[in-house]
Amino acid sequence: MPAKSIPHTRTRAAHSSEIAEDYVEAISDAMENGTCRAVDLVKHFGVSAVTVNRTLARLQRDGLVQTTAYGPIELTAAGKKLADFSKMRHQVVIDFLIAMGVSPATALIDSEGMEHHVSHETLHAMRSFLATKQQP
Amino acid sequence: MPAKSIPHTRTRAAHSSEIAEDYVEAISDAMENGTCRAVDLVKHFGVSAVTVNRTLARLQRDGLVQTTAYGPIELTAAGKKLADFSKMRHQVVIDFLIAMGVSPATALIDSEGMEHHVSHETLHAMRSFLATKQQP
DNA sequence: GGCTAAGTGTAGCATAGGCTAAACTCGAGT
DNA sequence: ACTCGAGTTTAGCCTATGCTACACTTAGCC
Repeated sequence: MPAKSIPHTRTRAAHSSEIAEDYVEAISDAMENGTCRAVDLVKHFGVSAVTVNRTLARLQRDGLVQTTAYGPIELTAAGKKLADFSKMRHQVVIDFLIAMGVSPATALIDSEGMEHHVSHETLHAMRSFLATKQQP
Repeated sequence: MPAKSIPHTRTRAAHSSEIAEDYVEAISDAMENGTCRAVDLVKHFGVSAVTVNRTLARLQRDGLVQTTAYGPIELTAAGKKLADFSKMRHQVVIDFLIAMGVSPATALIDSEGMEHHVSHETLHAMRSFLATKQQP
């Protein structure tokens, strides 16, 4: 593969999957207390039901969720896997920011935007930092 | 002001200004060696000239840049201010990631996506970390 | 069993951000 | 001075993500 060194190329590519990651994360969370319905996502993201509906159609097209008309929202195996990874990464970023001295409220907000851009390498660095902080 | 606690609201709002920040940053960089032309941005971002042209029209509408037909691209005072802040914040994020042990190449890529979501509070925490690292 | 409200889906519109094709402008070289 | 190519702009198309207005199910309550 060519060594694409044009800035922002990877960042732009990541954008298209940000919403997917946010959604499967939210769906996974909602499923922990029963089933996930569209209205849960409407409340969670603060967008209209139409937007949620259409986004779910895209996620279904992309093989991440499985929905039936007027039925609950399920994650596919791929969706579950993505949700688990996203939730783990999100939690690491939150914990890391808090360990850095950032207030929990700010850590929550910043982590939502940052998490999608944290590579495996940076994630590893954050974990190492947390490990040394917790066991000095 | 109401305590908007709906997740992702701030993250979504930040999205609309990400490209603006990236552009003024790139324009500011390009201006350091002469004038900035559209072709510079085409090369920098790896997008088509049409996309650059239309994005510049939006930035002009929003009062960040000043362009004339077939002429060079200038930053307004507001654009310069935003560029200076964005460049500073971007550099802090890069330096911070490298100080964390992340490779420079990865730090560059991750910082491009992360920088837009780094609040003042988190920026301050990163600077404090850098200060203690450099002067133990 | 039928009504009503909450939830879900559809139609149609807007903006941002991507593209190709084609037209236009500017400047450099003859 | 003219041409020609690089750079810029316009026209027109696409997808993603937002919206309101309206139609349709579903479920719960008489």
